[in-house]
Amino acid sequence: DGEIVVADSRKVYRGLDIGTAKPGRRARERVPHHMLDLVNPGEPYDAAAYAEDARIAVASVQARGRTAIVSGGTGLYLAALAGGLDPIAPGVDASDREKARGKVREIPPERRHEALAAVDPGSADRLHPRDRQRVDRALEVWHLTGTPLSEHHRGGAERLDHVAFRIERPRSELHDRIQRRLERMLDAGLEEEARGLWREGWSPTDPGLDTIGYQEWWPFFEGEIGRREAVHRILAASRRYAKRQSTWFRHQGDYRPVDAAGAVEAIASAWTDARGEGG
RNA sequence: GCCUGGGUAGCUCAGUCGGUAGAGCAGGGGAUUGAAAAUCCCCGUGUCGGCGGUUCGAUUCCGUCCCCAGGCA
Repeated sequence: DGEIVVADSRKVYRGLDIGTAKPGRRARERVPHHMLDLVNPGEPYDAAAYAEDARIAVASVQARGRTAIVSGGTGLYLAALAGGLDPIAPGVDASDREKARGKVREIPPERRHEALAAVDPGSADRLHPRDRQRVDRALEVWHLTGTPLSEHHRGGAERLDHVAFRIERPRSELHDRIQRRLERMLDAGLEEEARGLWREGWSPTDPGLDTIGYQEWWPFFEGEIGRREAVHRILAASRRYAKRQSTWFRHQGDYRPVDAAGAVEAIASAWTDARGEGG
């Protein structure tokens, strides 16, 4: 008997329901789901916050004598929960972080990689100069702590005891399912849900809205592209995302592959075996 | 029927003053430690619409045919 702890960076946002395939009331009544609807769009949420909140959720499930079933597609969040993130400046508040980011912004974007090389050659070496998000984060950590990010990465975070699986299916089958899933979302009113968020003034630059199935509608609502094109973009973005997920789960962490056909049985028996050997 | 554009990668198109061609998107592979549904990296041979002609050589020039869009009838 178990409860589900969702590991999905989009389902934590309130108001994004159809496009994130968030479980509905009925599913939640059948089995309790955790880590849904935690923040408003526009509120930043990240892997560290997730790890902290999700560990509390897991502990509460286990305190009830039940099994915590973690399910979801955000690889980094799963990694953060399972293996932990190396602690960086524990206890920094949002304003400290914002201050550090401000310092990073003072550096012209094209010079940030070389700026990083000067203070944290390890990270600079590892990161591609155009990978601005990671370059900026490494600089942010430097400004925040005075210690290179590469030195924070010691791999010493506490691990959560678990067994992990990844469900595999042929890419062509995946593409068919993505297509059908999008059709169902459109029938369920995805466009109207997105339009509502658009009317409320949210934009894809807000933390919760750089999301596939939402961000693509903005250019349509603003008359720049047709509806067909918007739908096509959602489809293409979904397929690319699925590909990135495959890559992640194939290479990051130690997920046991299970074929989609009969996945439930395979996971159940593997789980029993793993418990038997004390894993 | 006539005139004008077009027919080149799965799609949208560029280009070769004649020496068998390249971008974006799509697609594939990879990276991934507090924005991760994000952010990045790598991968381009395709009867250049068909058939003839000119030429050492044609996707490029010429002829003809087929198809698409628009205009005139």
